[in-house]
Amino acid sequence: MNKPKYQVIADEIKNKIINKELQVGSLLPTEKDFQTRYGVSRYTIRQAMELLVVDGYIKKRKGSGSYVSYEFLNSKKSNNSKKIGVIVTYLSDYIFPSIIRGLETVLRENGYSLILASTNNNHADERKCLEMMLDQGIKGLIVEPTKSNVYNPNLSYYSLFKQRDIPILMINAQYEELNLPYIAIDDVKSGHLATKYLIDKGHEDIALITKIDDNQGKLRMKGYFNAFENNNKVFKSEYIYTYDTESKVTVLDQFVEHVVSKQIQVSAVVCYNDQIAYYIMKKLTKMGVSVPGDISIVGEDNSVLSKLEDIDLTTTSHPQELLGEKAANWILSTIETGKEQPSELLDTYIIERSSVK
Amino acid sequence: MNKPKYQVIADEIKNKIINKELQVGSLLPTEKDFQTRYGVSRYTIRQAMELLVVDGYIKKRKGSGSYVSYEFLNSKKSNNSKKIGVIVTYLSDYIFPSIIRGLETVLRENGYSLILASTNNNHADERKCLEMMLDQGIKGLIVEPTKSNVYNPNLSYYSLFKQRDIPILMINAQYEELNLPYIAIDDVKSGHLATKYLIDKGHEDIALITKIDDNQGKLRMKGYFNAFENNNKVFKSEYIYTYDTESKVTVLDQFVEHVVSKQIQVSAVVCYNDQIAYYIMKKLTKMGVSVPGDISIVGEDNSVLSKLEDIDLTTTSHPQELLGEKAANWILSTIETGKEQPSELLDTYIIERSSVK
DNA sequence: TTATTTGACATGTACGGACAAATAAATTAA
DNA sequence: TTAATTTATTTGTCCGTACATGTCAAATAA
Repeated sequence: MNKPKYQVIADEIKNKIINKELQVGSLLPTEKDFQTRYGVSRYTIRQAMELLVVDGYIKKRKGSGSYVSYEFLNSKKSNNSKKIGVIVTYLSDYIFPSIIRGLETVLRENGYSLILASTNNNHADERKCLEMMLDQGIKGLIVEPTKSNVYNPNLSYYSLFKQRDIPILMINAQYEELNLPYIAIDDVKSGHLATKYLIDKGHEDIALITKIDDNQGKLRMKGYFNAFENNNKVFKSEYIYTYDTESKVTVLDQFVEHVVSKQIQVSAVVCYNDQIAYYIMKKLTKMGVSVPGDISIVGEDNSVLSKLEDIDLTTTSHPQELLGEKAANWILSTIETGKEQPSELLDTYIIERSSVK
Repeated sequence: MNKPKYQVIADEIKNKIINKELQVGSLLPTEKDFQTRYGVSRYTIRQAMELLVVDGYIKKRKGSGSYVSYEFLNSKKSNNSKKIGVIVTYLSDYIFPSIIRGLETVLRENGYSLILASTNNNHADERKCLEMMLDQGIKGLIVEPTKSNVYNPNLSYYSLFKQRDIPILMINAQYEELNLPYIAIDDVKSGHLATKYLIDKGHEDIALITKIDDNQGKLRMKGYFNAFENNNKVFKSEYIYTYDTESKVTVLDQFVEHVVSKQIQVSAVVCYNDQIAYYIMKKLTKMGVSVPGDISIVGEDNSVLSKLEDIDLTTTSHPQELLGEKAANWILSTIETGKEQPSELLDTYIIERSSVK
């Protein structure tokens, strides 16, 4: 008995909308209808409907009638929430600035704002980022996966977004457990091209350094395998060095040590990305191993690092800014059409520079 | 005459709140008072006040009265709006990734989210960014000024934030027209150190390339002047090259041309920042002028560019990540205490590398 | 002095009526 | 048939009134 009439009426109408008794877009009964139906004054009916209007369940058109809103799904009333969340692993100097630039440009042009957060590639921070994005009432989420190749304890958070019909797009990599759409470089092709390039140049003993806690590393390794297979050659498993976020430096130093001490006899190495290639090249030259004289190096990603004159690294292309733009456009059209756009693999090609003999 | 009465009344009350004629927390006149004051029915007054309630300007307490809301600043009610806006000029690979990394780390640790936007150093985009930030109901704003040394048509937007008690912090530079707090490198000292270093090394004919549409460029030029003055030397005005965003490449190429053709006879040049130094150095060496053999170059900012081995640029320090962290902490404590924290100039020192003879 | 009651006053709920303005359908004029 | 006009319907604005309910402080009782 404590609830006022208009509240009771509003709840009743709201339930009918939720239970699809009143279809989205359809015309509601008129105020007059409701008056007689509920036996109350027009004022009370208007109060009830006003509640539904501010909650976004219905829309009223003067002279026409009241309609069930197309957007009653987005329960959040945050009117101004043209917000897109962006979660990346590191805010590094590597390829992040270009990707973000592409994202920001497109989003701003379309009146959306960009909420940025980073996970430092650990799951605890990733969880905080996801919670924060939920609180913010974002309309879409773009994620660079954190440790995409190990079990992710935050998968339930991702399904929360799905429940709320907030589109999620993965960039660079994807979580295999979840079937989420993605836009990424064709990593298998990238690894393949890098390896094939070396094989074509006559190299046979080709090492691989790859990251094992993310999906990209696995795919690029697959490309490495494919290249050998397609050329009817076999690779040696002792030439493959895998690292994760924690063991990175140790593994890289180990590789350099093995090369210098001739514990392994390789004429070339495919590096997971330019950053690794850069690190390896610096270390090796410092220890008297010449590149590409003694050993050839291929990177991947065509980052700023590879373009430096004293590095001049042969690498695979990575259209970073374009990837950002494509990701932003994907999210916007998915929001607009309500239909999930298809995933996309961006093509890549080899960029010849002078780190290979 | 098209505006309904309740709208007019609501606007009038709203303005009084914004202009502090009605103080936060204070009791509003009663509905009856407003009735007689505006000569309308109670219903109309209630409609007007309802608008202010949903916009968060006032709160009503049954049996007590209506009060100016303590949170009329965050316009929207439910929003867990712990948001800080960050506006930068470019999302480049230069020093911004580090600054943003510092910002993001501190903000995330304190449960705030970061809304990122860039102005591309033009006023039209800056205006869009500011409008967007206002819409988002941010709690604080960190801005890298756009063209800080020319008249800014968006100054009124900045005062809007002040009106709403949203703290603004400038980083890197400041608008001289507005007396806004800032955290920046001591640019005068930076320019001074760079120039003094060359003077101490025996150089006399020292050119300066500086940016003239931002405040930093002006201050660094001042440091250049001071260095000459303190050493009782005079500089030649024809050795000073100034550029703005639009004329940048032209001016730089002109300088290189002048050096190569010996139109100016300088033994050293102070560059506005490492990016300029990098560009100049590349061009000069490509045209057969050796660095530091024929000409010495000093940059400023200690960016990634200066650290490259084949560049190895003598420059001034710039603690980018620290600056980001300090800026984030400034905003947080200003929000918390309600008192504007003091501005801060970060110290800088010279970093000796091998671009000076 | 302390606890309780009471009443003035505030906002909340609810009714009825009236006219304005926008819309859509029906009608009329071209 | 098409275009313009009228008409009925629907929501928007505004009024007056009445009573309900919560708040707060002054008056009262313990």
